[in-house]
Amino acid sequence: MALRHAVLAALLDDEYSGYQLAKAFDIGVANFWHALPQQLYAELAKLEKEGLLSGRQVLQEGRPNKRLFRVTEAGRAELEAFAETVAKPSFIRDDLMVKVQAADRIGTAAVIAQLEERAEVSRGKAEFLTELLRTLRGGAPEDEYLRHGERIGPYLTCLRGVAFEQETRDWCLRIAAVLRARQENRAEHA
Amino acid sequence: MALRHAVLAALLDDEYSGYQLAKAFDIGVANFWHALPQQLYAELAKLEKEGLLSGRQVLQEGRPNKRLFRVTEAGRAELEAFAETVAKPSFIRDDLMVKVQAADRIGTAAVIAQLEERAEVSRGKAEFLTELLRTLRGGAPEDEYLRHGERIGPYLTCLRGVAFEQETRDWCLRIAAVLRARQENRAEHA
DNA sequence: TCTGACTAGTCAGTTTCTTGAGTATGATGC
DNA sequence: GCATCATACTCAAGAAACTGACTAGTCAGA
Repeated sequence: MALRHAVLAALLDDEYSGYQLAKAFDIGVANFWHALPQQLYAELAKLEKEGLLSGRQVLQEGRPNKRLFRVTEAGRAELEAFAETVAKPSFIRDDLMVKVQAADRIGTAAVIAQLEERAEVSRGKAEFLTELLRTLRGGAPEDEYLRHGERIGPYLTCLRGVAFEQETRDWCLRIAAVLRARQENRAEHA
Repeated sequence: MALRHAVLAALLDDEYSGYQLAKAFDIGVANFWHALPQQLYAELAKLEKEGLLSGRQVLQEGRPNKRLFRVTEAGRAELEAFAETVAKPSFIRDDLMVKVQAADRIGTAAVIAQLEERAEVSRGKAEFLTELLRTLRGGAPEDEYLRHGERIGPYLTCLRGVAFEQETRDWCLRIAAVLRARQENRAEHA
């Protein structure tokens, strides 16, 4: 019972089809939730059945028809109630960190390569999100937007996303450098 | 097939019982993986059956007996192979971020309170992990330890943990302040 | 002496997530 | 003219994770 709230929160801004929602989950929502399209379609159906979302068919030409969903008043109330409950602590699951934990008990060459790849990916994401922030605040200076903007929720989560990606990048590069230096050091003494 | 590698990586340093492993998963390992004790017991049994871990019974007085597990050579090889595979991107799931995403469409008072609680929790974790880092490097200066320490894997993941918690704290406090200011602003104009 | 916390687990049931494939159409690129 | 990508979804099977309860002994404190 948790994806449901992420979906509701994502749909607060606009009507979306399942397909569009899946895109959103790859962009802004990815900063705090991860889900595959199949899950989203299933969740949308369930939420509609429970009356928290309402869907409407949109006929299209030149491409398949779609169903757009919007949050109902009951859905908004559900979110409201959710906001009052105690939040579970966030959790990370990261393969790469598992590999780093094992580093110096296993070969590090592959891990170094992956750290550097990940750093590059994070740099890209941070850049993209920074641009997204610019778009969201539409020219206004940030503090002005945060004080008076009408809809700042997505902006705030996006801020966190940027910080997270930048920090990921810094860490990856630093750890890669440390492991590389140790590798060279061992080579010299061998 | 993912928790298995986190368990193997955690057991590289020492023998642990299921119970002790569960503790470790609440401390250092929590920086990159989350699992409940029941999962860990089940995973340990499976890994032993597959020969990646070997367990031995330890009889105790004054408390229940326990089984200690250590990584076998096959287990180390499994980790080695895992390190060569491409890592999935990490993902976060955070209730609190869902609530922030919804902020300004729902009441913010409860969200502000939770942000401030979370900031406090993160401060505590960061402090604890910083202390853990000090212990791990045992008096040596950090760069010295990173160059020549025998076992730096856990230290490196812990570094990430500290950075993550500190950033979580900063973000929570900043967002709480932003939401609070908007609340007061609305009150004035009402 | 009773309560609760700590050690050390086990079991069953359910939900959630992932994997992988399949459907159908139109547009775009080589 | 053929392949691939984008839109828009669906279905089923299996793996993984979560919830909640339960056993059982020890120790500390009220």
